[in-house]
Amino acid sequence: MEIITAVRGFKDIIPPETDKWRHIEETAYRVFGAFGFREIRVPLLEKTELFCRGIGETTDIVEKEMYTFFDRGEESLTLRPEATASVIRAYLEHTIHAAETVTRLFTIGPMFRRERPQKGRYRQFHQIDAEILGPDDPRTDAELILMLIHFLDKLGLAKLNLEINSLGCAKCRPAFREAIVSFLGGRVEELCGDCQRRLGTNPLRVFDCKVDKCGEIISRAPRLMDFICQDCRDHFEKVQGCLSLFEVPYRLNAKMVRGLDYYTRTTFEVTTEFLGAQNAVVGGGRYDHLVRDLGGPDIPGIGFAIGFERLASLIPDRDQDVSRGPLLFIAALGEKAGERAFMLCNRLRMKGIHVEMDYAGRSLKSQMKRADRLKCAYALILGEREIEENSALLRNMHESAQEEVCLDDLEEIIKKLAR
RNA sequence: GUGGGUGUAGCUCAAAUGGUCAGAGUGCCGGGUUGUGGCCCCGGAGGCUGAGGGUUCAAGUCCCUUCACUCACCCCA
Repeated sequence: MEIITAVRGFKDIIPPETDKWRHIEETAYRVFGAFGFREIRVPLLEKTELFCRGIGETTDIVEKEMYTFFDRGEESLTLRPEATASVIRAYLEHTIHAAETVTRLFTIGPMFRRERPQKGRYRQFHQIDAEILGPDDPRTDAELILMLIHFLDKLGLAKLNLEINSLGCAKCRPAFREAIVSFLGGRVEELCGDCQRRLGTNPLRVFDCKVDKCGEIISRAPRLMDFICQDCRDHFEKVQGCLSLFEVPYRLNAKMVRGLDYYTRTTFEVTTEFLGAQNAVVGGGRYDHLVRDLGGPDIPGIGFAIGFERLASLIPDRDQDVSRGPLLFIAALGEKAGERAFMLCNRLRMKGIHVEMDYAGRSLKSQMKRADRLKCAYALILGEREIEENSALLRNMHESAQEEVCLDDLEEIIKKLAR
């Protein structure tokens, strides 16, 4: 019979990879906590409408990447393709905004997008998501980015590129968009096929095109910075000023356009050269009217999403040789000793000490080999002779030295070693 | 969704133009004389060569289908 495999694009995270994942998560908890973030856990399944309104009807995500189905033919539900919409839904549903003026939330979990799998791109992937709801002060933007950079730093990832941009606001962006459309409209024929399509859907995306001709054309196009209103300009400058205070290296990227409709003003990305085409590790930005668009008060917000798998792939695998094994291996010889060893082994485990033993009744040599393979610091040899004398041999595996110990004192001795 | 590449033991890989080609290293298990790991030596288990069809006297080796992985496009985390 054939085994059943995981669904295409869905991955198991198995040891020792899970160790790395927990390390990342713990780092996030610690760092985010210090910046005032609290964890929120939201459902993986939401009404489809939430994402249509939140992310934007014309985005690729909504148009063709969502796992959507009808629940018993009644209601259209969707596995979340991103977390922000859900977080805001919960924020509104629990009227958190009424209880406080600044809300900092983060969540870690799986997202689902039905794309063609590729390195760094899976159908179920994970994100670390952080959102600040309430303030629109540029220092908020800066603190969020600072926290992000600090977090990456804590994970030993200093050599990533931070790029920032401002997309303007509802007041100034439409004019810019219009200018771009009319500029490109006059050169439709020169654009590549993709860009001709983008012109209708998301004209700003043309800035991102990798085709040489398009790049050449777009380099002469109107620039957002010339259209941006004074408020947005001030905001953006303050964000940059704050980043400079901390000497955070960043690059202005006027061509950076984000894929979700809701972004306003500050947007940012963290990229790396080590991931091939999927080079974005983090994406984020301000969304000043998303809360309103989802039916709530007009509360501004800003957030980011870290691609967990992409982040993890940048962190070298922790060397298994360096990670330490069990403290103790109990090698038992004979039935009586085996019974005694079983008791001892599990009692010590209940004290929180990692102890291993073998039930197969193998030779001492074989058990010692096992202790060595497992990288145990100590081995306890418990044979017929020792049982008779109420003793055991405690062997230090690193120093290859052993001593006889009294069985009655054993637990105490081991507990001391555990410290 | 589009285009290219790959798919042989747990892992990394070999098998000229189809004909003992089903292998090596590593890992795993055991042994090298009485109850002691690491190095060394010896032995063993483990693959219907991703799956399903087809061509052929004969197929990992050719053809088709399918699945998976992979790279790029699209897009994004």
